[in-house]
Amino acid sequence: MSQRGDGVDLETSLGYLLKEASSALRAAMEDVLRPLGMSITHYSCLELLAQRPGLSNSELARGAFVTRQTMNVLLQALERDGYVTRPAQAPAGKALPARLTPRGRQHLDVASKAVRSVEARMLGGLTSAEQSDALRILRTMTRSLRDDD
Amino acid sequence: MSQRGDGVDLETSLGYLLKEASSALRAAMEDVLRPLGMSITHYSCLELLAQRPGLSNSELARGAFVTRQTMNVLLQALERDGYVTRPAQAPAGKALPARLTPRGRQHLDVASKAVRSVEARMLGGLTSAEQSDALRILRTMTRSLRDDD
DNA sequence: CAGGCTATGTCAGAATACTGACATGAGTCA
DNA sequence: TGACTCATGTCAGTATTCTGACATAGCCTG
Repeated sequence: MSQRGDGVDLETSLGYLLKEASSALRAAMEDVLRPLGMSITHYSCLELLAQRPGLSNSELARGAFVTRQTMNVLLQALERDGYVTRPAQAPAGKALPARLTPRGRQHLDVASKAVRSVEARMLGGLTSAEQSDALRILRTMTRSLRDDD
Repeated sequence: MSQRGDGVDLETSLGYLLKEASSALRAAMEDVLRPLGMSITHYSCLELLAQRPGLSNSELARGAFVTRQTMNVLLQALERDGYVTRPAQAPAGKALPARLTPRGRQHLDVASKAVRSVEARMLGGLTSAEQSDALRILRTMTRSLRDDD
């Protein structure tokens, strides 16, 4: 409808394109996870636990980019539904190491396959050189944003 | 704490790195916008209107990657606070073209400068070749994710 | 012209994530 | 040892966004 770009063109702003790509990825993941009854944070938590068993609530929160309060309510739900177990008492400090149950692992396997297909689709149009460029560039951008805060 | 990577390494997953970069960008933008009393969606809406005056609620929603319901409540708040105006009646169809008021424009100018400094920081570590690579790669990824839905 | 299709604005309720706050355990340092 | 700092788990309340639903306007096709 309206077409005028006034000064800055959104299509040349790296920040905007980053947000757009991330939004497209989120939508695509939600589309494949919804039939499985899982949200993205849901899946992220299980995937993190599969790759790094024994992570604490706070560590999971950092890995999934949410607050530890948010991860806590999620963990309680996952625990209640039998996907995750945590010891009643902390082996050291206050951190409770969480682990997948067999049921959680099984649930994750289905979701993981669906998510990998999304990632494959995202990589589909890229050469392998572009893929490694993308990895390097994204890491650099993240570091630049975090370093001087 | 836990260090074991089991099978897949998160640091080599493009999807994870994309989410990480986008999360870092969001945090950095929130940090500079918070002192101005603005949220990211807030800012996105004003910036879109500055660059494309007359966008409708639905168009703004698509541009800011939220639902039109979410954008609607935001627009109503912006209208109430005198940053944006919309005609009482639609000139055609049901779409109400929104425009910045002088006050909205002024508020945006301060925020825009702050956000540009964040984007500059993000680009800081990249060569100009990497920057154009990043633009191309992000566009390709977004298109791949959207094409086959 | 009538019917179907799509897009839009808007309201209401539900889901999700966040901020604030408190208590506890571990490490540090005088 | 005692005070301080930091990280963690957790509860409560708030804020933000989403899903569902409805009515209306324009387009198009038979």
